[in-house]
Amino acid sequence: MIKLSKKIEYGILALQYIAIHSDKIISAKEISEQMGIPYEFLSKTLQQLMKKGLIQSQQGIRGGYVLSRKPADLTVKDIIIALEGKSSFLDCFVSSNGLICDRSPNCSIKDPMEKLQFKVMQVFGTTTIAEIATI
Amino acid sequence: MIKLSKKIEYGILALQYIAIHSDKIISAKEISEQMGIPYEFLSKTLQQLMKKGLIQSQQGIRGGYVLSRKPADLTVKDIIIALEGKSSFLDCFVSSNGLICDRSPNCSIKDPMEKLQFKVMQVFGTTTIAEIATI
DNA sequence: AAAAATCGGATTACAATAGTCGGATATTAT
DNA sequence: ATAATATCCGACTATTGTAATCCGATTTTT
Repeated sequence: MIKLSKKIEYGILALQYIAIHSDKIISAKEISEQMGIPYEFLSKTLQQLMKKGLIQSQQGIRGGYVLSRKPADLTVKDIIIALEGKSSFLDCFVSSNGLICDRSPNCSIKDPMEKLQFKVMQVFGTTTIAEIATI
Repeated sequence: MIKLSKKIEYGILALQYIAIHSDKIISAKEISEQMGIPYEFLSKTLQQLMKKGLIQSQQGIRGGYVLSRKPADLTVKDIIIALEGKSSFLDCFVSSNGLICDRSPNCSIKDPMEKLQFKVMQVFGTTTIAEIATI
């Protein structure tokens, strides 16, 4: 299906929440409770976003997360790549050499699909958290 | 993952094949063999495309499939909708009233995500089989 | 020292995708 | 007519990926 995973959905919700409350540091627990997201799963997602540098963490009591960049510099594409790597429409665009399925390299839809994917990624790449949060 | 399902991938490959060989009627067996797609699975996919009116079938020996419309009038979006219904990025856009998840109707990302989805669907809706087949 | 938070590996549960099987029906060629 | 070849279609199974959970360790503030 053409669908965003829960992980990405939660990631967007969380970053939006952090962006809106950027005056203070936000704990995973607060986001979990306010947004209705399973705590453990959200924690993992935030840790992943932290590893990829989209947010910064503070451990201990009164700890939590803050954005590393301005919401206007944070795109949906960034979140997708941080949480799922260079995901692609078809398997053939994942590997470095572009050869995964049986049809490669003479696949008749490889090139057009690659163009299609580029266009879609362009849409994701030009939608920012700032827009989503309408700060 | 942001990925097209095998069903859609096979659907695009099959329609492209039929479009290129539009001078004759094409059997599922031929497409299966030429494109390396599991026969039974492809058959189901073609039957589904037939039910949705994208192709027409002819039973019996020397039977097979032909396109119902010109390749230039057949978009990737048409194929996606025929094979997966009104698929959407988030669950909330699937139901008629737009209310599925716990956050609805006060979901903070519903509107921006809907716009995002619209843009992406526009990309799929403007890519035709004719382009993919480069007839 | 206790409390509250992040960190992170391992495991489980579930759902969707992908593929298979068996048989029925239709059409054409011989 | 009948055999061959194709679509048609429901039910089933296998596989994979997603989503969620569990448990313990670590960090930091009070």
